[in-house]
Amino acid sequence: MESSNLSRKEQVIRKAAELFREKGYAASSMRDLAQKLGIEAASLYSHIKSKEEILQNLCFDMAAEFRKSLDEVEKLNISAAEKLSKGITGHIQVMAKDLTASAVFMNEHRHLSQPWLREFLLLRINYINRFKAIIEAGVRAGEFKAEIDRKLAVMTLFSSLNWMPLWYDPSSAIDPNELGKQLADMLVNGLKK
Amino acid sequence: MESSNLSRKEQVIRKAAELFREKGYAASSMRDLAQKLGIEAASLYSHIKSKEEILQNLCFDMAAEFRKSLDEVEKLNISAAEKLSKGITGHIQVMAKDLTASAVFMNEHRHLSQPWLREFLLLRINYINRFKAIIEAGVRAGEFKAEIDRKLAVMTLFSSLNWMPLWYDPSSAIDPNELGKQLADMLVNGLKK
DNA sequence: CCTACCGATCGGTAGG
DNA sequence: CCTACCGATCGGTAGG
Repeated sequence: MESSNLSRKEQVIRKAAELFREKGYAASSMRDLAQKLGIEAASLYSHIKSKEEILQNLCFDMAAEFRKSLDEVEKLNISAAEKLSKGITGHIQVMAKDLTASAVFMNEHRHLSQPWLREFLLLRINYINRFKAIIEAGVRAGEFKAEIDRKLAVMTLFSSLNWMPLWYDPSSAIDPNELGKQLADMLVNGLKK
Repeated sequence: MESSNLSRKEQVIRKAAELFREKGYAASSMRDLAQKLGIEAASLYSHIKSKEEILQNLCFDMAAEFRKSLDEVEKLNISAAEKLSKGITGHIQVMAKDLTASAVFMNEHRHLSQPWLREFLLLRINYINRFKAIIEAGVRAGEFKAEIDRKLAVMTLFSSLNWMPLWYDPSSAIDPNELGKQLADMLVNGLKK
């Protein structure tokens, strides 16, 4: 219901994401965060309930974006190889929109407490399984090699995707869209007959 | 100079590795570690100088193992594709020897303080550049596609390798050697003409 | 958004 | 390897 571009709560969360990315969640103190915002630590609690609430926001917002992206891809009536490729570029684009939050999503989710952690891991395994289903469909359709290890293939795919925020330089020559295509090409052609 | 299989210091480091893997370095307390060993926190300091010394041992010991593995591969007189493949299986084998330490190496090295952190990152960039050189030699020799993005290729490779300790189940049907071969095959064939 | 403050926990030391 | 303990810092609350 806030009409400004970025509510104060959102500003707090964005600054927290930067901090968590740099130092890790556990090593980041609320005093560090307050200092980045130019306020006192106690004042943070006018905007957020707890340190962990910030992490919850970051992790579940990213998860929702990834899910939406894959929803769109699954609707398409295209081959498995194309679906996999679109799934990959979609994932990369979601990450590119917020590399900081993506890095936190990937590296810090384990600091969620229950039941959030359980919920998060369920979302993630579900997402991975949807990619696995695409690969399996590709094998059945004869697009991918029959002898590939599905688990290995999908985990290799995810590893490549999820590490991207740690090394990709958004100011580099290659833009996220092109990066996604190249990555997809590299991985998909490694699977194709 | 300790003749037992595992010195007390090594026992402490191994238990610490398990703890750091589970909770992360920053969230692991020396009291947690002491409890795992059945002693008081203060007693840990008879064996180690500080919490960070444990992390230093874990990170630099792993780095030395990776370097040794790649040294051996570089000596071989084989094609770039074969070298890359051997480099990959070597890396996987080093990790498989201690998946716990590997996970800590990958996820917690950033908690090293200076000058250790700088030193660690130099070792790592050096290792990555040696793989990059293999890929570049492969491109020059016409074994790999000329249009591949070397940085993307090498970072994708590393991502896949480094995430393995997070999902690989050593009790599964596929053994580390076979895993390394399949991973190498998947990645190398994605690069080959 | 601030001042003032709390109880808990941290890594580590002294001295045995 | 233990008891006893230190100063620093933690996430968070009360009350304005």
